[in-house]
Amino acid sequence: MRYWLVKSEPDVFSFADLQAAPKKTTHWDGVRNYQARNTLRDEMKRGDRCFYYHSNAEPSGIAGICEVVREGYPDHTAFDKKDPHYDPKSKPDAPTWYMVDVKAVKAFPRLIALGELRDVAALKGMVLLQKGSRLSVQPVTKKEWETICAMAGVSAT
DNA sequence: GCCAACGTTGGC
DNA sequence: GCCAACGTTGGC
Repeated sequence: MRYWLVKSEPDVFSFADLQAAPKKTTHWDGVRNYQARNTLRDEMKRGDRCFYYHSNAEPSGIAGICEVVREGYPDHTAFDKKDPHYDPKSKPDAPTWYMVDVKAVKAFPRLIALGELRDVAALKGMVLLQKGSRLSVQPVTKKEWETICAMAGVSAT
């Protein structure tokens, strides 16, 4: 099993929104970055766990844990002219953009803020904390996963 | 709201 | 293929 971090602006779709969604599940659509696309299409597998990160928030930080319940498939919002994420170069028979489905597993008892993460030596190498890092889907190591779960006071498994 | 850091686009 | 201009992300 692998670990990931996915970003969402809580004003748009928060972890609480995911918990309130039907089956606590949603399409992780709208990613329009090739590196993140490759992760979504090729690397994220059923049962992988993801931190759910709130970006552009007060404060920004990790709100909970979700799980991949459907592996990469074409992001149909790219085909819809009326969708804000419409992209004419993505065709149904040759899709450019992919998405997965994720399901809420557990909210953290409290949000672990970005500032707290920066204070932890064991997390220095975390993709999220690198200067200029803005990948919306990114890998998390097992050690980082366990460290952050311990900070939040939740089981890492 | 500002702005630094990126990624993408398009002229050449 | 280079690179300037532009748009976006996201912390602060």
